[in-house]
Amino acid sequence: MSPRTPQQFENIRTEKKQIIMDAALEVFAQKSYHGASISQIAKVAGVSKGLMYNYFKNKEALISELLIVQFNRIFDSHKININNIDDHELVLFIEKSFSLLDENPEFWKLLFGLTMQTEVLEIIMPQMEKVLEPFLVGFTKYFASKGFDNPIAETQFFWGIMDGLSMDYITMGLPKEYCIQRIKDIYKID
Amino acid sequence: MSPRTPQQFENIRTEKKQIIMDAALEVFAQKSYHGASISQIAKVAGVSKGLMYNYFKNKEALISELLIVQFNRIFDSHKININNIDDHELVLFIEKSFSLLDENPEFWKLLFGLTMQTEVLEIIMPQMEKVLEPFLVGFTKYFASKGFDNPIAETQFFWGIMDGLSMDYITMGLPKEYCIQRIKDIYKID
Amino acid sequence: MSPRTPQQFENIRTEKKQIIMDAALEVFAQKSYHGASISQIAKVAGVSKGLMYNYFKNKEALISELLIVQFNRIFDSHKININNIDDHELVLFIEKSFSLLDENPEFWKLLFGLTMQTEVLEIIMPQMEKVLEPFLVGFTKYFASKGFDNPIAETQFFWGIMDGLSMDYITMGLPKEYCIQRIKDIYKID
Amino acid sequence: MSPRTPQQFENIRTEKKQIIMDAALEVFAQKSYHGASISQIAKVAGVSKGLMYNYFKNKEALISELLIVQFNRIFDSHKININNIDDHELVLFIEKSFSLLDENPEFWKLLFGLTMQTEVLEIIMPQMEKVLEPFLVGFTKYFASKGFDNPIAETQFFWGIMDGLSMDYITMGLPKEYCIQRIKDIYKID
DNA sequence: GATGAATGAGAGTTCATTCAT
DNA sequence: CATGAATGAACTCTCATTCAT
Repeated sequence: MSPRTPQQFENIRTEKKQIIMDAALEVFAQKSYHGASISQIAKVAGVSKGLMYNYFKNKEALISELLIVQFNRIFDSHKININNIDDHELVLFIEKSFSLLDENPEFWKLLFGLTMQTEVLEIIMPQMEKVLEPFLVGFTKYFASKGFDNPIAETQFFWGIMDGLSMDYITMGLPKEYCIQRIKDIYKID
Repeated sequence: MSPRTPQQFENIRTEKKQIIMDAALEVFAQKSYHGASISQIAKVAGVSKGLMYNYFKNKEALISELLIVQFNRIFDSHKININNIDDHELVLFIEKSFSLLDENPEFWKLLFGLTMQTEVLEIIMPQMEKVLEPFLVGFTKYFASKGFDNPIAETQFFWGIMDGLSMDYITMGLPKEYCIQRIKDIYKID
Repeated sequence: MSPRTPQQFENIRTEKKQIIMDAALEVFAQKSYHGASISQIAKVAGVSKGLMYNYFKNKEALISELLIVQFNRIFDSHKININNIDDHELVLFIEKSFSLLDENPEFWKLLFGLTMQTEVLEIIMPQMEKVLEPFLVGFTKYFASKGFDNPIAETQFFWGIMDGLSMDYITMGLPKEYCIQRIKDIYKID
Repeated sequence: MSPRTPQQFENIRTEKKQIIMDAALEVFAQKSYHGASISQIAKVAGVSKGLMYNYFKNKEALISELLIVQFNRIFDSHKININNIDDHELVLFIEKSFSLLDENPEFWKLLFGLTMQTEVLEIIMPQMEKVLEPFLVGFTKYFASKGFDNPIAETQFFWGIMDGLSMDYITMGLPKEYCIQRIKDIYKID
């Protein structure tokens, strides 16, 4: 009978928002941005279409917030010392990357799917770049220390390899251990 | 003014169809499958909406036929001797792969974009697999001959690398020559 | 902390209701009936959406009650002796009319805006007519006493003039003194 | 069997557009801008909702085009010599004004209803002002020639009177002849 | 072969209203 | 008395598809 406290409302919002974002990730990953509808997401989340707009201003804000939250969560979980990468840290990074694919394949499917859609991607580009930048700088330093003549190009090359392996791992299931070993070979680690 | 022969009609059909497919590729690549509309494609092709359905049963048939035609054209253009790949042929394959990206970036953007959308992709999956199969077999033979313990896994690894470099090359412009050299290094070619 | 008496509750109700109605008037005047939303009004009033329905059965009841209250308030403030209008009282009426426009332009904007929307207007028509009737009767008597052959028609004519001047005064700012003087001219007063 | 000519398409468009605009005028007049829905208008016009957007970019464009067309049509039909108004022409203007109300009450209902809604009105304000300007200038000259000390104010006063009488004429049916005569009295014509 | 008017389903979005607390 | 989460209907608008010509 007594009215809910602000704290109670806050809790409801937090939980419900999470439920909606989980549903959105699932549906967006399956159908990509334009192919997914708010109705479908609402149905998966078990809420009414109208409620979606109580939590997110519009479809764009939904995917945007979703991507940013996931993106931060994932790159925060890389515990490597970005400013001082050595062989050991590189291996950790690679292993962690693969295990992140296992943990959250939906997100990666979505992200790789969006990579080709400039229009949608540019919504979160600034945020993404901010998060990625330190990694790229760290890797460049690492490759320089390994004696690469063109450490920037090598970073791009390494990143490209990781992208491709990640993508194919999700869609077709590459042999994870084999791939990790091969990368170690390439960089003469162990 | 003179009545057209059946052959002439056939030619007109073939040419118009090509015009429409070119327009479709352009628009699909830009906006992805669900984001592109038949109207837009018709406008780019310079034909009426109605005519689109004279040549293609529906939107799905349009993208399907488009992808298959392009896919065949592209893999046909790999002139390597698939059944007997050697170091030299591998290098040719890699170089040709990059030059195909330059020739037809639209198509690759579209294809990579669709890779994550099961729903759309499975339309052309069977056809794609039929075309890819011989390549995978050929590479497996090659890697076996190079002494790899697990040539199937190595083929997947190689394919993954190529996918990633291709994707990043299109979207962000990797240094092509550097990447090619690095692959040669990896396989100790030259 | 001490329990509130029924009288205190009643006072709270009355005050809150007034706050809501003030907010409603503001928003309705700006956006018209259909263009205004309960949420907006609640926000302006500084109360929750839910509370709105504690005080008013629904949106229609809100505007209806609002209009009636304002309407009564305004016509009550005409202190003229309705049953015995003379030249002096007419001038007072006209001057008071203009000053009411200045005091509460929001209300008049709303009222004139609704005048053309039968659907909304008929909600308060009966009440309005009850309030207006005595004025019309009074003016008719006055115009009859002034020697007009068709005092009813003259009342309508006078009323129409006042409507038009009021409307244009609110929307475009006519020169008030000039208009008042011109009406005095027309009726040969002073 | 032969395809329609561009002329035939043109004719279809012109006729259908007129049907839709007639329906729109009817519904907008009854319910005002925000209260009227595209669905309702489509139903009255006897077309599908979708077709509405083949003819008008959106709701705003519909009312805008509608108002401008009607506005021009109406003010074009005033055949008075705007640059040289005399007593006779003034009477013609007044009589014509009333007969226009009879001919097209829907439009006037809509226009007066919108007068209070800045937001909607400003869509067509520039166009309206362009049409009205010459009339206001003409009347000002006329009142100056009649010896009014403040002919601009008199024009505003006259316009206000006409607005009010028009509005009340539409909504409540003033006695037309009586009103016309009274205006003649005011300006000492005949 | 070719056109574009026309449809209808469904997209994104808003909002009056209800209700558990 | 008071809150805001939740709903569902209705809104504006889009688009694949059909069809008369």
